[in-house]
Amino acid sequence: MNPETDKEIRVRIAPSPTGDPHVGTAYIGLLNYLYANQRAGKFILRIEDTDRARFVATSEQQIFDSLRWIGLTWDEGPDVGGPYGPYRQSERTEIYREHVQILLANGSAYRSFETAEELEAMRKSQLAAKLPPRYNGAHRELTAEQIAAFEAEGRPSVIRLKVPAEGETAFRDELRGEIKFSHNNVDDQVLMKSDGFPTYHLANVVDDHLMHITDVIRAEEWISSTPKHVLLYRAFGWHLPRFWHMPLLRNIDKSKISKRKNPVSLIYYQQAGFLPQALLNFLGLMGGGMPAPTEKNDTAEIFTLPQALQQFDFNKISLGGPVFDLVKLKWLNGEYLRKLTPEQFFDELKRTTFADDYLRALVPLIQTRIETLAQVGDVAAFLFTDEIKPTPDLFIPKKRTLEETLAFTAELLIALEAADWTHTGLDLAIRTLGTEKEWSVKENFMLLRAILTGSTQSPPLLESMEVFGRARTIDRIRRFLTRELEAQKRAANQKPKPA
RNA sequence: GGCGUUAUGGUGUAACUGGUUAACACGUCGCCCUCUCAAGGCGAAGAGUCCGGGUUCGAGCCCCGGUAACGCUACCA
Repeated sequence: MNPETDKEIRVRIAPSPTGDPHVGTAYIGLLNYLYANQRAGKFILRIEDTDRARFVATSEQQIFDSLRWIGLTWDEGPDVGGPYGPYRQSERTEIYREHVQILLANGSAYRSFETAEELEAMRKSQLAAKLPPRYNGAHRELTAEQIAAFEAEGRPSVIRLKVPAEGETAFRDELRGEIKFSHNNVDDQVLMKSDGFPTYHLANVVDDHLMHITDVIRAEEWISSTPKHVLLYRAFGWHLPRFWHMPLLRNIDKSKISKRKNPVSLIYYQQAGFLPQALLNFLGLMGGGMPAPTEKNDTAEIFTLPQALQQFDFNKISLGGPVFDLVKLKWLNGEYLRKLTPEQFFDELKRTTFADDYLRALVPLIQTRIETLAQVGDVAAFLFTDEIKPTPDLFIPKKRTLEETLAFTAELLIALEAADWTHTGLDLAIRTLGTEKEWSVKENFMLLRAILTGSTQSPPLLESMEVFGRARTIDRIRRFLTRELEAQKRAANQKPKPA
């Protein structure tokens, strides 16, 4: 009997409530779910809300809802409880404070008193000298007197990991084998911020240990910080979990998937009419793991969660970063839609696109604008369509060029993403930007109206945006921008070079 | 720049411990069906496996050296 290999498998996902629930969270969630449930283990959801600057209050509930929507359920978490709670890091600050004391006491961490400005200056000068930007270790060996002096000054401090000056840290990645990092390349990571909250690195290691996590299954982007985590486990004298780093989902251009280039919000997929089982199925296709179809008309690519549970093989994961291809996802979604009975199809429509709440919200926008009920499509079609393609004569205001318009749209997109999604919030964002960039309210609204509705006439814009929803509105603008930018580039390339 | 990871058609994946003309799906194109458009059926094009060496009777799979892409390089996760 080996106590290490025979103990109960426990895995976790640890999303941060910093914005819309992310498709990458669902992907890693699916893998963790499969891993745990294939081994009669436990799948845990932990909320990593230690970044109070980026914290979004509504985000946590959206994470719960989206993950459940896609069909994943967890055995322990903030909303379902469990034996190793609390499962929200903001409620565990005392635990981190105690643990960081252990590190301080045994010499594997130290207090550091530089201000953010000083660190920024340090980084800049290192960069200028073409050196790798790293903490210079100035406060690694402060005496008790020096520390007292800084404290007397009232200087805030952080606590950093004291990475050994020499040697290297190696660890095993279950999919790649041994990976090593020379300590020259491992920075003295901040473990505890001056606001008293831990960073990911500390909180993650402490929680994983306290929650008896046996396998850390996370995205590839974490590989380079894994040596810091290993050092922490050692400093505490704890056993290492197994590490599995999964390939990163990519945009079409192969960069890490991002909202700039791809819809990543699970709320978007929900509202844009994707079936959760199709999205889940599609994510299961990313990075291998499932038996591949090999004969003509082989339907091995289409599977349910229970089938994935049966067939998914972690040894078959392929490590190249898979492109998240919306075209294939749509095909798959279509397959699922076609398989529904007409009655089920009707139910899906009623639940999403034609949901009562959605229709009710749209009533005030159209009631005064139509004379027969049959005209609803005339004024509200843009709310029931996937793509709007306004022509340049429609979206470019008089006295503006295409270039100006697209540049402004890019700014507008950023402003709207940051805006409070209410009538007044949107109004404020749009008008503020307009003043800043000297775009009249009229130009501003005309552009947005063209992008969103494909017409010069529509129900009131801001209210329409509220009804249509943040995720889909943002996506529509983003797609418009990408499309037009590409068209512009193509046009430029076709122009004969001046002799 | 430094460090790390990865590399099979446009995209997602296959190819048992090295073994025949590198397979399937999406996409693209064509044909059939059909009032149209889809769906469905049939078919085609598209990679010689990042590049260069090596080992071997034989390499997508093994070895060496490059290259490129991506990730990390925060008091973000």
